[in-house]
Amino acid sequence: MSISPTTGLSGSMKAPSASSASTVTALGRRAVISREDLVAAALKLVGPHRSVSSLSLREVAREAGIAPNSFYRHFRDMDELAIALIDQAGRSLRTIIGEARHRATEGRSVVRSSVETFMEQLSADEKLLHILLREGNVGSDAFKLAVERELSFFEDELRVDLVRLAQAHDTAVHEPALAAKAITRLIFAMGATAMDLPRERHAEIAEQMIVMVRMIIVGTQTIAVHGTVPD
Amino acid sequence: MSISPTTGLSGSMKAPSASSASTVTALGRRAVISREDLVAAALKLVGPHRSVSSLSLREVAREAGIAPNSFYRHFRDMDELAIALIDQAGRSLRTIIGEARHRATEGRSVVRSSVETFMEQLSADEKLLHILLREGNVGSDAFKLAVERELSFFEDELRVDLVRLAQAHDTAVHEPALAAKAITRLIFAMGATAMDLPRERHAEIAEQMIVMVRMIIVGTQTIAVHGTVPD
DNA sequence: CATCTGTCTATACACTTGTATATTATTATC
DNA sequence: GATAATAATATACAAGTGTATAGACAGATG
Repeated sequence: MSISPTTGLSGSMKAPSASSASTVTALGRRAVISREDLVAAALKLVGPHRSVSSLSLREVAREAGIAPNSFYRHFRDMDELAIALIDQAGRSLRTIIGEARHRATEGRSVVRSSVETFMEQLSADEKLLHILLREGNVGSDAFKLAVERELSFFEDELRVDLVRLAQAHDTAVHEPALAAKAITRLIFAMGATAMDLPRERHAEIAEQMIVMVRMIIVGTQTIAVHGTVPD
Repeated sequence: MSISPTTGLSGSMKAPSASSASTVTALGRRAVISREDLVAAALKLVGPHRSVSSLSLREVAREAGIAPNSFYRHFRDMDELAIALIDQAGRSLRTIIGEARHRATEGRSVVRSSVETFMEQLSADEKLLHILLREGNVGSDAFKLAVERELSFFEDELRVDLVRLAQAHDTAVHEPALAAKAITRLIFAMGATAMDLPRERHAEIAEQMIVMVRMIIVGTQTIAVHGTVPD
C-alpha cells in the first residue's frame, strides 16, 4: 500500500548511476534501460485522448524498445509506473509554481503571476500536467492517493501564501485552509478543461481563472472582517 | 421519486425514434431488449473502481444477457452508450437540484439546501453521479462534450439564481457567469473526491463546500460593490 | 398458408493483453 | 579463463477484445 514517494521501492537500485556507489559492487549485466526510460516512454504515449490508466504494459515496453517481460525488472505493475509518473509531474509543477511565487514577490500580482505561469506550463509541458490534472479520478486507489497527495502539497503552500498576502494588506483570512483548497481544486478543474481547448483560448481561460481566484480571496477576506454572512 | 433510470422492466418499445404504436407497423421480431436495458446493465457495472470508458462491449452485453452482436442493434459503439448514460445522469441531477432550489425558495438557505441535496444524492444514486463527476476528463471527445454540456446547464441555472439572490439582498454580482462557473466546477471537483471517502465524512465535505461557495458569493458581491480589487 | 423483415444468436477470426517458463547475453569477481 | 549473478529475450498460453458472416427465430403482411 506504500505510495513509494521516490523510486525507493524494495531497495533495488537499477539506475546505471548506481555503480557510483563505492563499496557496493553491482554484479551481473549492466542495465541497458532504466526506470526513467520507461517513464519517458509512457509519457510519450499519453495525450489528450490517452489516459495513463489506459496504457498497457506491452505498449509501454514496445515504446521503450524492450521485451514485455523486461518491464517487470523495473516496476511490478503499470500502477507503479503510473505513480512514478505522478511523482514526476508533481515535482515539476511544484517547481514551476515556486518560481512563479518567487517572481511575484518581486513585483506583480501573486494571483496573476501564478495563474499565468500555470497556464504557460500547461502548454509547454503538456503531458505531465495532463496526468496530474485529469487522472486523479480514475485508476487504482494508489493512483488516486498519489494525485491527492500532490494536490495537498499545493494547498499547504497556497495557504501560507494567502495568510501572508492578507497580512501584507492589513487584513485577515477566513478559514485559510479551505480557501486554499477551493482555489487549488478550481484551478486544477479549469486547467483540465482548458487542455481540450485550442491554444488561442488559453489566455481567455487564464483571465477567467484570475477573476475566480480573486472572488475567493476577496470573499474569504470579507467574511473574516465582517463575520459570517446571510444565507 | 426514484432517480434511477426506471430500468425498463421488460421490453417495451426500443426504437430510439419512439415511434410509439401509431400507424407505423413494426415488422419483424419484437425487440426483447431495449436501449434502456443496456444502459441499465452498464450502470450496474460502473463503480468507484470501474469507469465507463473501461467497460467493454462484450461485458455490457453479458450483463444484459444478450449476444455481443446484438449490442449493435441499439448502439453503434460503447461511446454512444456512454453518451446515453451521461444524458441520463445529467437529467437526473438537474431534476434533483431543481427540487433543491424549489425547496430553498420556501425558506432555508439556497446554498446549504442545494449543497446538501447534492451530497445526499451522491450517496443515494452513486452510480449516475460517478459518471458525471469523474468521467468528464477521460474518454472520447464526444464523451467529454456531453459532460461539458451538462455542466453548462448547471452554470446557466445557477447564474440566474445568483442574480436573483443578490437582488433579494439589495446587492449586485460581479460577472455572474464566471461566479456560476466557479461554483459549478468547484462543487463537481469536490464531489468527485468525496466519492472516495466513507459516508461518515460526507457531512464534513458538505460543510466545506458550503463555506467555499459562500466565499465565492461574498467575493463576487463585494467586488461588484467596491469595484476591482488590489493585486 | 407462405413470405418478408427485423431481432437475436452462433461461430469464427485476427488481434491484444498479462504473465509463466526457459534461455541467452553480458558483466564483475575469483 | 572460469564462475556467478543479473538483465534481457524468446516462446507460449489462456483469456479477453471488436466485429464479420451466416443462420435461426418470431411476428405482421400478402
